[in-house]
Amino acid sequence: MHSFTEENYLKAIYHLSEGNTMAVSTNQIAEMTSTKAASVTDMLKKLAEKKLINYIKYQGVTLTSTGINAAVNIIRKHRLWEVFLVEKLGFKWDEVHDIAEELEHINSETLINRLDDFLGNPVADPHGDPIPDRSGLINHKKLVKISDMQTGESGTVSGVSEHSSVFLKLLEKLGLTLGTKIIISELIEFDGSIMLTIDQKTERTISREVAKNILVIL
Amino acid sequence: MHSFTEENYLKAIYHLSEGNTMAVSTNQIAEMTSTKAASVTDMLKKLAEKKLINYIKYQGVTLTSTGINAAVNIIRKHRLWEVFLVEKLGFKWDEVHDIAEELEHINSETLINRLDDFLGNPVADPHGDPIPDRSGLINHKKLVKISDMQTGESGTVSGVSEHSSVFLKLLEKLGLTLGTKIIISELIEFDGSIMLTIDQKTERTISREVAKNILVIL
DNA sequence: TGATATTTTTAGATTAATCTAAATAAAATA
DNA sequence: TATTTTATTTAGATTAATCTAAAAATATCA
Repeated sequence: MHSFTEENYLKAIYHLSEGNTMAVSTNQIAEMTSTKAASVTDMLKKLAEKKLINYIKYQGVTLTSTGINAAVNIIRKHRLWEVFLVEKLGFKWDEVHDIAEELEHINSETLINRLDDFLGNPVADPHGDPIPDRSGLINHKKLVKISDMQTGESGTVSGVSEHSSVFLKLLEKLGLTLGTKIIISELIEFDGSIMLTIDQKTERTISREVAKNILVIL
Repeated sequence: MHSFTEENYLKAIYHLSEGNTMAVSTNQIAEMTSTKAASVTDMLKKLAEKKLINYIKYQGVTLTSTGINAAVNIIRKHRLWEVFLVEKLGFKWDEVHDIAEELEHINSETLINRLDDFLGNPVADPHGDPIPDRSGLINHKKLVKISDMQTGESGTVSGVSEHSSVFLKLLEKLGLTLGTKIIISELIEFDGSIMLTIDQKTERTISREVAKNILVIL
């Protein structure tokens, strides 16, 4: 396995190359890992030696497929632990990052797969970011807030960004629990509230405030 | 906080001094931590510097009260994670040690206290070893197997050393679930089976095989 | 008690990850 | 394009944790 530190570099490179196809620069990595450029250069040589990155002096780096695999695996662990912390231990979604940052380095495939099952194989973490499955596949659609959807769009409720019991009880009462399918039927201009069809049966209107806190997979 | 490595030394010293009141020797620590005596000496100087141990050259070490605190805290974390792995993720009790060895170094008091609550504040880990509470207090009675008890002794069922669902279902059927109070009424010499009173009501006989796998606090 | 064996410590090296300062390459600009 | 600025790499040190080999202290026992 790779060291703690190596894993953090791989993760940093992965996140920096998300979106843009360009190679990632030494300075970008230094900033993300809170180290100095010289330290990054050293580590890049080491990671290249291990064939985890493609590195050409002065030209920046990309991850090899082995490197991508390793990075995705760390991200999978991070996000599953976040779900655990929020869903099972009652943390707020904004309190879990630092702890997950430590837990993500625990090394046991069995552990993480069992955790995955225990949590019901969630598809997204509490921030709405997708969780890679055990083979490393990522459902690239990030969750969106209902308040960001357009008339006619449909999706499945897959997360919340507000975790108070008051809010969760309200969702239950409204029938908007995890897994529920919804279709936006109308956006009401007057107060920003949203009319939607729940499970192809019930029609309901929810406030913009509520809609902002429900996350949906399209 | 203390480093990973420092924590492992503290834990080793704690375990080595359990039972005997004597100071612990350099060689004992070297064996327990799978390092060489010379490395241990270096680390002992460092721990003494930090006032975690009392160290006199050539005389061995004892933990200071700060050191005991730190060690007990690590043990608390280790054992709570073991309970989690067995009770929630379905690991066998003999599969959890190595993973708990990693998890015990995760640093968050909130995390561990919430985990404690989530698990129902267990008093012992799956091996029957007591779990220190959040103030560091240890119920020093290690759990004993029913098969090791004597006639007339009483106790409370607090753990099992066999985690198959077949066995757990049997316990439920027998009324020997966690928290049940038992009194040994007779040891049957012929086949080693044991007659006991359950919750001061039912009288029942269980086989030696079953008795070996039920852990009790006296 | 004195010689021998064992344990512990010291001295000096090594490895991983980091740093600062100086050198070099690449990019920007005048 | 030549010069300046910025980014990256190299060189050389530092810190934590480890090691081996040698020296010193303690323990054993004849």
